[in-house]
Amino acid sequence: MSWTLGTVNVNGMRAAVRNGFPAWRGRSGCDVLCLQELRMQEDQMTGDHTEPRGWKRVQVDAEKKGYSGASVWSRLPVVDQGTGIGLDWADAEGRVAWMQLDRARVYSVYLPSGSSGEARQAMKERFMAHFFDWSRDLLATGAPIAICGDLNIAHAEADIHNPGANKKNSGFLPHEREWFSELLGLGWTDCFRAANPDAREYSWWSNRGQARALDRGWRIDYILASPALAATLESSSIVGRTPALSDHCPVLATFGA
Amino acid sequence: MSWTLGTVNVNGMRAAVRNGFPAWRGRSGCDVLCLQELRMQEDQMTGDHTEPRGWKRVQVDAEKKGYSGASVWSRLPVVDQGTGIGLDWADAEGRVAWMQLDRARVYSVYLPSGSSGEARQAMKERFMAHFFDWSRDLLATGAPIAICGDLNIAHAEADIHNPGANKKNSGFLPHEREWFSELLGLGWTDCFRAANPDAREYSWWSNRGQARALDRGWRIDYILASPALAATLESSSIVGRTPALSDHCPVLATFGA
DNA sequence: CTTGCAAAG
DNA sequence: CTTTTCAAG
Repeated sequence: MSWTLGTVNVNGMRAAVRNGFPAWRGRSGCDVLCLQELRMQEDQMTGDHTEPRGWKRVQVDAEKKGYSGASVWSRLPVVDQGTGIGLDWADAEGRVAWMQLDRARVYSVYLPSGSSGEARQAMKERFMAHFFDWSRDLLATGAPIAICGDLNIAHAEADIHNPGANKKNSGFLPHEREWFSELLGLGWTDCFRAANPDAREYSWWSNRGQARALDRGWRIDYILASPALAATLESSSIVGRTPALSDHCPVLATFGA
Repeated sequence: MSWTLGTVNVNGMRAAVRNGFPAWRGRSGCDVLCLQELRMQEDQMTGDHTEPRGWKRVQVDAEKKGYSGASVWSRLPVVDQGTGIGLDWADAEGRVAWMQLDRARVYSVYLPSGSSGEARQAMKERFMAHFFDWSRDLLATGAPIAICGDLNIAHAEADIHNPGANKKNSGFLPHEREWFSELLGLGWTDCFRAANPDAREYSWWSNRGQARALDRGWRIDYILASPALAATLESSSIVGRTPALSDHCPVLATFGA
């Protein structure tokens, strides 16, 4: 039996619900869903903001209201679950939640954005350094693992609409792209790219101007699979069709049993 | 030649413009317009937020962005103009602007609301005390004067939809109503009430619930005329028809030459 | 340009 | 319930 894993940065679960998230989720075919940037805390949530009956959820909130937050929803059996990446300030920002399923461990990760200035870019890079070592330790287990989420970096020139104009913008800096290459070098598979070597599809568009209408986007949302999981990859897609749930769109991957 | 004076609390000039303020102004028949709660500063304004060609404007901004502010617009000849009521903290909140026209002096006044708590109610009462003496001095000149604006007090039982339920709410407290009676006792004429002794019309409705649809309003916006001006009062009306420009509606008065 | 928050009404 | 501001993305 194959199963489908999805990830989407909802940029505010309340806004995403207004934009049709519940209906999208129902027809998405996902068995497991990783969400980032919930921008609401668990105690503010009502039915529409949470998992349907029969599903399980693990969620991590930022201490700051209206900011960050991540969760994993699953309709597959859950063996264990938790939150955090072992970096205090990042964990207080609610950036990592995970579930151990019967067939894989699934992480929902929201890597800090550096676009709001030097100070946040420095935090992003501290997170990247920690994440790199942490992900290497995960690979060392040999287990089937997926890291899903908004990594706020477009890896290659094919992952951004205008590589030339963005070489000095956070998210496409040369050293960020090099970090991504080294991450894949550890053994992670970028599922969408592995399944679609020549695709030019994006998962995020700026809200400024007509970026989305003109498809001036970036591919910054990923499903990374460890070797044991990547061996079962069947397909992966980016769901860029309207209606838009947020400034990001969902990324899916289907794995064999 | 008669002339028409209007007053309206716009609760954000930007929102009022979205709600059709420019078109309303054009068909209102006003020669002079007093505005309160502009909630934007002069340097943020573009064409739609300001007077049409051939008009004059005097405006006072709050120091705090997005807060308070008042102005007078006139298409009649302006002899002099100014701002403030001589109360430092209130003047820093941008609550009084005036124009000396050829036929009258016109004040646009935004009296503080006390609805957000005890501290603001105390400020309201300090403003009321100062305003009382200030308005008495104005009357002593014997000149034709109008004080227009949001006084944040409903005077009589006929000026509020539910007198019984509001006796403990700021804006209909017994001592506020008594202050208003004493103000009229100084010699000011409440133009709308003078022209419409039995009317039950309101100039403000809460945004909560269905207050406006159910006409559960308060009459808290006034045109007060000094004896010399009141002697020329021809008519006064409240423009409660949709489309709503804000949570308040305009109040008009027409005077003879 | 958009989300959600906060203060104020 | 609504306006505007603010931080953040």
